[in-house]
Amino acid sequence: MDRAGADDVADKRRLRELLWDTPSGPRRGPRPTLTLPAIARAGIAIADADGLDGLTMQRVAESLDVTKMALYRYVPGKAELVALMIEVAIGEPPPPPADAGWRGQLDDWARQMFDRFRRHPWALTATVGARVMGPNELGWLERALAALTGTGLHGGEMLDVAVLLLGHARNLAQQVSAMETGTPEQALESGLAALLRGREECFPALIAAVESAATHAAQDQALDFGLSRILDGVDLLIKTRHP
Amino acid sequence: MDRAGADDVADKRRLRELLWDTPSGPRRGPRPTLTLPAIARAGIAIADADGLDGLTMQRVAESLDVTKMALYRYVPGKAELVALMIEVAIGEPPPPPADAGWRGQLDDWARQMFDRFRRHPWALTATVGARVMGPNELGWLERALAALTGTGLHGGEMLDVAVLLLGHARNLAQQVSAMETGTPEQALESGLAALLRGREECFPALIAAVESAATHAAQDQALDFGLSRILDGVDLLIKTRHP
DNA sequence: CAAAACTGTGTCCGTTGGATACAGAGTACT
DNA sequence: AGTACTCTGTATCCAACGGACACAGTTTTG
Repeated sequence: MDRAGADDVADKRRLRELLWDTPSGPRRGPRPTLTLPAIARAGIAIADADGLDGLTMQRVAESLDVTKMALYRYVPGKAELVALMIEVAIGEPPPPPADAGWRGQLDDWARQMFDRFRRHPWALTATVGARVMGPNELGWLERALAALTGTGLHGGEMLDVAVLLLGHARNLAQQVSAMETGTPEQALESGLAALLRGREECFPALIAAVESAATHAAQDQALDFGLSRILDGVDLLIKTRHP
Repeated sequence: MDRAGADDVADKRRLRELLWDTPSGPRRGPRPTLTLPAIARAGIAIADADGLDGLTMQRVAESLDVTKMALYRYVPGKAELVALMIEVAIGEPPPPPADAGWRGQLDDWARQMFDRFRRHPWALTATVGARVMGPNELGWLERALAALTGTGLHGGEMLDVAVLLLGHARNLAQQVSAMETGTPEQALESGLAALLRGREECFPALIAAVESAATHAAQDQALDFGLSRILDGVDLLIKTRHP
């Protein structure tokens, strides 16, 4: 009930300023010891190592040799710090590969996005729900849409394709990250096979699929598989639009 | 560092027992006042209303007229409570629609999954990362794989298709949930257009796409669009496999 | 040179998840 | 039946976390 108050819009405005506004001109007091990117990088290092649960204002402050409360001079709160970390971690969108059609560009785009999420698994949980997007995040979106201009799709369809690809990259990164926690040997073992043992009659199709997949090296190709299916579907739509 | 200790495997084992083992036989002491499903339902009600941040052991206990510590007699901790809530909220997989091919079955499956995530938005953030899956969750997966048996795809491909569809349903639910927080009028306004105002030269393709999408009623069709593209791609693969 | 503004710090508080010890209730064994 | 055992719910306590607030030091502007 208090989460939808008037404070919410004020928080949004402050966050928008934090992400979009360039640091303003000459100040009056002493020079700041820290910078926003440095704080974000410190937070990213901690979250990369110990996840979002390990991210504490205290630890960020310690890694920067300041007190916890010093951070609040730069960042309104922890939520805004995480938003800033996302923006820095995702980084600027990479240049499109030369001499590539829309399909090659989108393929590269999705794989690059997958890589970012793989490098920063905490970003998977941090990017759910409504939030204010930063310049880098919008830059990535812009690149995907730019790749689709001239294909005959209208704006809504282009946005839908971008969302579809982003979702696939996100989800695959999540699945791969989930698999590698714990001992690698127990990854899929404790994930599925151990659960299915003794209940073979309840999940016949699942058992068959897992056994069949175990013979092939299927786990590493899930990203390629989904990407091919999605882009095949988009290609079909484009070809239908341009007979 | 302490998160990958030997306690982790013990936690996993306890959670597996919590989700999979049926309540055992006759007890010795007094009758328990609560049941696991009742606790899960209470937690779900709170999380549905106020999100995962609003979910507190205190509040769950209050809504059940017990003390906070009484809950720890049933659930090892908050993480396990959330896992139980996921399992109860997702529910048993619905029966497949009669007289439907693999495509119709998967289409229905994805939409049903989308509905579940829409009803319980907190499940979006709760289902990221490595976790122990429950019987219901595996039952859903089984249904998707069962729909694909006989299509000529091998096990790994069937799993990949299921993951692809699950990811799309998840992501669309997330996007729709993110849009509807705050006032509906400001939904996409504060989400994108407000940010783009004044920076038209940086995001030309984005601006064009958003303007073009505003004329059509594109937002509601993102689920259908992605689903059609994915299933088209899968159909193409199946047809290629069976010439 | 004084005033103003900004930075970093120390201290304090509310809330949260969780551990532990204890009192009562119901069942099993003799 | 009666006793001992075991399980339940409770009360109390603690550490960690996010954040508010007032204060002291530093640098720029008049």
